[in-house]
Amino acid sequence: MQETELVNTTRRWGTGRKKVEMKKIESKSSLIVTFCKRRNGLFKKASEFCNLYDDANLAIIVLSPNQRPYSFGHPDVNTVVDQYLGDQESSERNNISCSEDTRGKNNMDCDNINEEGEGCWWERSVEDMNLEELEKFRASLETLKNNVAMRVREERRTRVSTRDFLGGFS
Amino acid sequence: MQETELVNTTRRWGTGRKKVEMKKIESKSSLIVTFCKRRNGLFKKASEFCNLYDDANLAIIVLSPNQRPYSFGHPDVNTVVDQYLGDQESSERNNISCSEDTRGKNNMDCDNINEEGEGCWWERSVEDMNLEELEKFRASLETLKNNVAMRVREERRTRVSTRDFLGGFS
DNA sequence: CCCTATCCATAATT
DNA sequence: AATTATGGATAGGG
Repeated sequence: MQETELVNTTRRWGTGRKKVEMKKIESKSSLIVTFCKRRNGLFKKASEFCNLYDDANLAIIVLSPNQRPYSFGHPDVNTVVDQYLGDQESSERNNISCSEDTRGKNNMDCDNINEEGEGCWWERSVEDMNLEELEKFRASLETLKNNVAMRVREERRTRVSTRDFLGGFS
Repeated sequence: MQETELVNTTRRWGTGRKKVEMKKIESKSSLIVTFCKRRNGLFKKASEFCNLYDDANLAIIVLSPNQRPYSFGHPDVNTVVDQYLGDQESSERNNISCSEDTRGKNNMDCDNINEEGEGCWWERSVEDMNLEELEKFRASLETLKNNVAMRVREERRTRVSTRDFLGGFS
């Protein structure tokens, strides 16, 4: 590979760009400013991204530190989200309903895995990953989840429509 | 991890980054490669973004030129989307995504993760799982992703090498 | 084909 | 000027 040992913290005459400091912003005001900058940077990237090809579909949703929502969408946030959610006729949502919010805001019980995952393969593996690997792993999981969801959806279509079937999972 | 090929007889030197020609990509193959790169760049930005503060909420959804879905989410795509939509009754749709049949493989380099296992857990299982198992698996992935995300943030914060983390999570 | 990773050089950004 | 992001070419996996 290439060594990235360009550690020189003593550099301070700099008009130059500072090395990325990936840590939490201390003061709230700094956070706000940084948030705006980074958000703009991100949206700009996204904008360029969408110019790469015609039928690009991209959406970004972000909440500010004060919970104010900002979004970028091409051609439109809702369009992309709907596609992602697989809801083709999103005009009127709220048709079918399992009437059970099982996803929970990231507080899904770990027992799900801890008790059923014999040996806890993931526990062992994750421990040995470095930061970079973790980042990739995290992204991979997102994709994996998408694929599984896809699979589920297809499976569901193929079979007799039994949505009660899923009613109680968690 | 991966061997760095130092062997190179005919080193064809890259022409370097071209001028910022933000036009439609001509060839499909170029588009695909560029898509991949820019997506990684975008997700990386997003990743950094999320480390600015703890309760960051950010989601990105993008479809590849071939309509394959990719997403980045912190803490989770659906969480952010739900907040954005303010739709609390989306449980029926919240986990289902995309319409194309790309069943099966994900992009995870599992060699990094499960070296000792004979056959990759995910490859082995997802194909053979029934709907019920898939749903559980999906839920597990959700949890796992959150855990990894947590781990990543923790790592970033402390800048300490892999420590015994998972033993005491949640 | 579709997708990802890597190398090199350089444009873009701070 | 230091650092990052990315285009082009290329290799490899599926």
